[in-house]
Amino acid sequence: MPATATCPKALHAHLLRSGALFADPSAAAPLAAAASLASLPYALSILRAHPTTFSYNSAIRALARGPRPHLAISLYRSMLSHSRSHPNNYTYPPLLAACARLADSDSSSAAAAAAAGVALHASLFRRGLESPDRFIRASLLSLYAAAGDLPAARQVFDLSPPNHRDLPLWNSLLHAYLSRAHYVQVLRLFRTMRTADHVTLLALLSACAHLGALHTARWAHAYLATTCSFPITTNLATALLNMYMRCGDVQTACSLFHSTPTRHKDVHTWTVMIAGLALNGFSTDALHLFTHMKDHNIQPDSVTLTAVLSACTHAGMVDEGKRILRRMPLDYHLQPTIEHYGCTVDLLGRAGLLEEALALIRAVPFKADVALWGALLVACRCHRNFEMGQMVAMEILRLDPQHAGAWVFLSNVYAAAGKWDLVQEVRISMKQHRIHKPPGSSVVELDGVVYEFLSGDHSHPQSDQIYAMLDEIGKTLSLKGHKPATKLVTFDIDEEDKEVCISQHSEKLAVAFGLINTRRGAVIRIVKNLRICEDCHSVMKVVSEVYDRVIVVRDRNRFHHFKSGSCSCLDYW
DNA sequence: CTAGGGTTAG
Repeated sequence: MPATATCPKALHAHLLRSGALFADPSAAAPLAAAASLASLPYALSILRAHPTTFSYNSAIRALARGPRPHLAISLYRSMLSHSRSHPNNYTYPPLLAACARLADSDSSSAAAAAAAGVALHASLFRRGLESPDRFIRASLLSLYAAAGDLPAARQVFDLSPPNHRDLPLWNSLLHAYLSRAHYVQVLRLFRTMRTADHVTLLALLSACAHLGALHTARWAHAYLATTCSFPITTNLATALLNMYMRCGDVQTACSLFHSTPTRHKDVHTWTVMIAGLALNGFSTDALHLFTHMKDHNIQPDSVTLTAVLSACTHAGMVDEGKRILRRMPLDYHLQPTIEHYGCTVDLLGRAGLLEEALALIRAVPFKADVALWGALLVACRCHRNFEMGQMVAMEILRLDPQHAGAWVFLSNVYAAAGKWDLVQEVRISMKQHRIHKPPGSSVVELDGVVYEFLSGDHSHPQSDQIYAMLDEIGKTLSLKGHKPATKLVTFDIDEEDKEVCISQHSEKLAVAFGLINTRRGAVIRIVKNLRICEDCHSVMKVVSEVYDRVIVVRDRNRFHHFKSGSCSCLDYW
């Protein structure tokens, strides 16, 4: 066959001239697939002439993988209504995958796609295709995961007979938990598995990266190195680097990166290194690596540029960041997306250039979204500009009435101004909208076991000791002249609840727990779900000096490496 | 008879 798969007309002409289209009914299948990507009416005309299940399936599969997956579902509908050929077990996996792709996107049709997926489940069930086909089961599981229905996804797994649970089905379940941020579940499930391949390991490494659990990460790496017989792909190497970076082990990530041959590094590999260095506060190294990457003729992509901009943000390199944003189209043939503008708003905002950040938002060639305004809101809070902040909060609530951060900000501004009636109104609105803050949590790992603390938590068996330790720390701190940072306006969604005393923030509980249970000199590593607050930040600095400990805190945005009384972020975060 | 599921980063 000539190499015309991408050009349906040429393929069509060839098949007609050679007579193959009439001699061999299956010859229409690749033609229908190619035609469906060029024009759906064209594909339909071919399918009308050659209405086999095989041809429909080929076209559906091509559409499901293409840029407009919903067309696969349209074609399925016309297969049902206009054709005498019936769907079979090969028809459904691409259709379910198309629904999953749509349901996972944040487009307005996500809910409709999920519903279409459930309808497909019903229709394949009616045809008796559910239980005998392992491909359909894996696709179904992934569909329910993408639609956010984890119990249904789990049920697909549980209802499969154990001897039918093949590796892709296990992997689907792992990735289902991963996509819903159930990282501990991923680890638990992995430990019950008998075999693993590189897809399994990708899920495992990603879960470790999210948890920031370094002991577990090292265990996963050792498992990969000793137990796995499959080759380490570029993707796996990238996931491994990302994992070490997100666990704060920059050393290991860097030495692995340097020992990886250049031909095994792609744009993703370089990007995770740049992002990881920025995350850990090594912004200049991140920018050097970016230069290095270009020297190796690797074209940066859109994500690389967000990593580069975030490096500029963490280092406060305002002019460099602005220059990079401006030159993106010229230097890299990349049009800035709303995310790049978001990074730059963050960059300007953190540097205190609020007016310039606002001007940038007004100038973006997109409709400003919640994330963009949200970056400015954080900056307004940071630099105590309540007037602009109030305007920004209103903009956010217009776009998303559920945005807890904006409500809380307003409430604080009104409280600071003594407008208690307005505070009351905000509280009532929040209740009506059923908005609640996510609880602050911190995670520490001890001998490979992950311990989680919530603010004001008393549930840990060592709770008495922990609070006694906090007292001791408090006394030491006041001897050192430290005063708790109790500002009037500090209650914020990004930090922990000020209604719980700041001395009981989860990271303080975690550090006390770490001091009690680890030997002198051991590094204490904490991962928290929100941003670290000012008081905790200064407490960590003093603790690192007084108790002579290295403390590594990963917060929502970045790492803080505390050592001998100072932090790697140089108090800029 | 042909074909198909699970896949890294911010």
